[in-house]
Amino acid sequence: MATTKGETTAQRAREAALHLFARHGYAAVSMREIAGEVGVGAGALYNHFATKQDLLNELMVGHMTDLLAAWEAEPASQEDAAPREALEAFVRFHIKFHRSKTDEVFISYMELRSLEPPNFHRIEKLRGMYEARLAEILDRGAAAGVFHAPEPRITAMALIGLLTGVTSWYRQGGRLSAAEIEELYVDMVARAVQPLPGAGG
Amino acid sequence: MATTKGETTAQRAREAALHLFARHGYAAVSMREIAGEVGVGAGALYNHFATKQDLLNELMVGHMTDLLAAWEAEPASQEDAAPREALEAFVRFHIKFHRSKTDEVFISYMELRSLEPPNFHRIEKLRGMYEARLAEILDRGAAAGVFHAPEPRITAMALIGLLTGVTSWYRQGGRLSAAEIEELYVDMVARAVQPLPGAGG
DNA sequence: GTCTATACCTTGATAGAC
DNA sequence: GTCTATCAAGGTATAGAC
Repeated sequence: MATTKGETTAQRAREAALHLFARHGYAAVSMREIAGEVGVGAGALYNHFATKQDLLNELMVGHMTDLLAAWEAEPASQEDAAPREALEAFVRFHIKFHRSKTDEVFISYMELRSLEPPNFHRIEKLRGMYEARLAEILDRGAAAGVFHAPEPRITAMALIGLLTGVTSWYRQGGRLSAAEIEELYVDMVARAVQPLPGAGG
Repeated sequence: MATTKGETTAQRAREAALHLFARHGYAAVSMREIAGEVGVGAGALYNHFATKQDLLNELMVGHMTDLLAAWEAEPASQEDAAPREALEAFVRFHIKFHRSKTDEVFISYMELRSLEPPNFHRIEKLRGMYEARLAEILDRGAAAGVFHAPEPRITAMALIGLLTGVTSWYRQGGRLSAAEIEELYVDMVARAVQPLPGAGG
């Protein structure tokens, strides 16, 4: 099965590239290094990816597509979910997903600048769609009076930054377990958007 | 004045490198490009920086040192400042400083992986010191009962991630002014660490 | 301090045998 | 589909004249 063998090499190349790009950066990694990791010659990679740029783009599109699809598959992503439950579910989903895909996450926002314009714009659009999912939840919550979020879109970007940050310092085997950290974040986000009892909003 | 001329070239090289590294990444920028921006030959740069790595390291150490010194110069950084005022001051300081040094900020945490081990550890130590400043404020506030921050160090890292995120999407001339965004963040941070009336902490 | 010239290496990508 | 060989370009860093 020539096709199977080919897909295997392509897949292994994607995995190797993912790891190397995350560790050293796109520009600092050569096609030879990737090929070496897979165990083939450098030229062989060009049977699967037209250029190095295409390889990077494939990784990033794949990650953002997976991210969006995974959230859509969550029950709480339905438009009729209660805002507070939806927000908590989003936080837990985001942290879990990002912790399980450290390399993909790292690349997808460190290597934005390595993308050529058309690829860059595609990724930015996908990222915007993901932010919009959270903004919608905040918007519905604010309308229902259970959230304080005067600027849902800004708040969404800020919160995603907060949540994504966890991947930059979380280390397995640290003092706190993944579950404990998740609780801290759920709590922090809930507080960040809660209406104050005495205040106007 | 040979010395003066030399310092000028070194300084211009630092500025050019700062901009180019931030825009394209350390690995993607060549010494030739930097020299071209300054208007000298590539070889001339080696009179001022032993290696390209040294140039990057100088930029990052300089930025982190400036950041720490600038915070120490703020009145609210004193250990006897009231926690709530200190926290608000920290948020405003951090946002202003980071917005005024977009390139430095970008590099200082995108190019950590481009640093060789000894340089890397120096920067990590400086970063840890900055985080510790915020953690102290949270700690004092928690002790005084005005903050809910069960894990001051974790909360500090999370909040810094939240605040730093603003540089990744803030664009001058956007719908919201810099001052408006600052208020949103001050408010969000205050909420994130406030004790809940009914709850235990 | 800067120049030109250059040594030496690695890069992304291609060609043609197998 | 992978190999080896190869190309042209560009990388960091150095040497010696001015």
